[in-house]
Parts: sequence; C-alpha cells; structure tokens
Amino acid sequence: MNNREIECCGETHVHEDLLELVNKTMPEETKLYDLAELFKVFGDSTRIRILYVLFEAEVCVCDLAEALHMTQSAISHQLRILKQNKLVKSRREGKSIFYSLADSHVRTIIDQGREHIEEDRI
Amino acid sequence: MNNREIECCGETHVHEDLLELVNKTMPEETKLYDLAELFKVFGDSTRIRILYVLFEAEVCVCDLAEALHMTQSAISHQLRILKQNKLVKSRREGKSIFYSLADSHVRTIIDQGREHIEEDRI
DNA sequence: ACAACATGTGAACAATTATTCATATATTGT
DNA sequence: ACAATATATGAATAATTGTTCACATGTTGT
Repeated sequence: MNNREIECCGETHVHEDLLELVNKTMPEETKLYDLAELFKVFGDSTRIRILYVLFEAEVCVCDLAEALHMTQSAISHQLRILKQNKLVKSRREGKSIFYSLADSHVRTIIDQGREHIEEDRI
Repeated sequence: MNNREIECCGETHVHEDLLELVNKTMPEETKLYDLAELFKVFGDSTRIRILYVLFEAEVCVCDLAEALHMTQSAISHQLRILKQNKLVKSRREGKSIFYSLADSHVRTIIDQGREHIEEDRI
C-alpha cells in the first residue's frame, strides 16, 4: 500500500519492518493530538498546584486564590482549562462554586511524574 | 507562624484549616516546577509520536525522521528535550545514534493519559 | 429592584516554544 | 587527510500560552 523509498543508514529491510510496525501501533492523529493536549494541561505549575489542593479537599475559587496567593481571575482561567479537559468538576453552592477532582487518573499521572523525578535524583 | 487574614466566602475557620493542610501537603516550589516541566515534555504530539515509536523498537535518528515524515533536525531537537528529561537514552553505534526508552514511567504516564481520554468518550 | 459578593471571560501583553535553515561536530572508509 | 554520512546545535521566525485588567454574568439578602 505504501511504497516509500528508504535509504538512510544503509540497512534497508529492517527499516521497512519498522515503518509497518509504527503504522500499526501508532494511534490516530486526532488521538495523538488529544493526548498532547491533555499533558499540556499538566505542564503548568499553577495548574499542578491547583490539583494538589484538590487532592486534599473540595474548595471554592476564592479559597484557591487565597491558598495559592493568586488572583481570582488567574485561578478561574486555569480552572476552565482543567474543567474542559475533565480533570476537575464543579458544583454550585449559593454564590460559591466548588471544584473537585474529576477522576482518579489525575492522581495516578501526577504520582507517576513525581516518581520519575524522584528517580532522577538517585 | 503564618497569620494571614482570610475574608473570602464568609466561613473563616474552615479556610484556615485548608491553608494549613495545603502548606503541609504541597510539594516544594522547585519540585512543582520540575513536575510541570516534565509534563510539558509530554505535551507535544511530535514527542509523543517519537515515544510511541520507541515503545516498539530502539531506533536511530534518521529512522525516526523517516517514520514520522519530519526533518532530521526537528527530530534531533526533540530528542534532546526527551533526553534532558531522562525519558529516553541513547547509544552510539558507528555513525548512528540509537535511542530507546529510559524507564517504565514513560509508558505508564502515556497509558494513563490515554485511558483518561478514552473515558471521556463514554 | 438593587447592592454586594463570587465567578467567568475577552482583549492585550510578555514569555515560551516548535520548526526551519545553515552550519558544526563526529565517525567511517578510502 | 579527505569525502561522505549521521547527528547536534545556534539563530530566527511563527505560533501558543499565562497573567492582568476591565467588565460581564449570576446569586443572595434586603
């Protein structure tokens, strides 16, 4: 189906196998994009700090702003990103809106990241 | 030790407890920064694609460029970032340099991310 | 209906970043 | 030593992004 010319590094046949294998196991473009998009969300220390607060309790926006010494607006912008990516969920109670973790993957992912970093230090 | 005034959302005492709890469980600034830095590495679809290739085999730079239809230079730049963050390791063999996964966290993290995305679809 | 409070959001600016291009480094075979 | 090949890297550019500011939306109590 795909007759590409392969001429790098000399060894031709091995590389053809690789290309086939990669084509089979590589997720679709849209899924790769979604994955990268998800990890981008974890790639900001403000959002990580928000998640660490939510590990401990369900809190409202102004509490987060207070706890992290940041503007309510900045927090709100970040919460929107976290919510769009389904890492947190929200619940209204009067004037306040309370945020909490949406699912367990959040914690697993952060824990794994932390393990990776700790290992580096050895 | 830290006598901050808390005046948001009315309920004063609950929030003081929260602040204490957060101060106890929140990792240090540098660790939060490192964590975010690590996830930033996963937050690019080119790097994710590179990692997916490395899930299957140890490959050289020109193979990666070939498999992902990208410039050798672009791949090389991204490999540097992956290596700096200890997600991949390299080994020289003649003129070629072969890259492979550095540890198992890489796969766990990507798998968890994928699970999270799949769940969203339900 | 209105004032006070909690949160959401668009525009703007500064900072970060992925890719390209040109070039440097390193290895091999002659 | 030199040409050929494989990889690395600095500079430049375009695109993305986090925060701030100003203001909009939504809720409560009077």
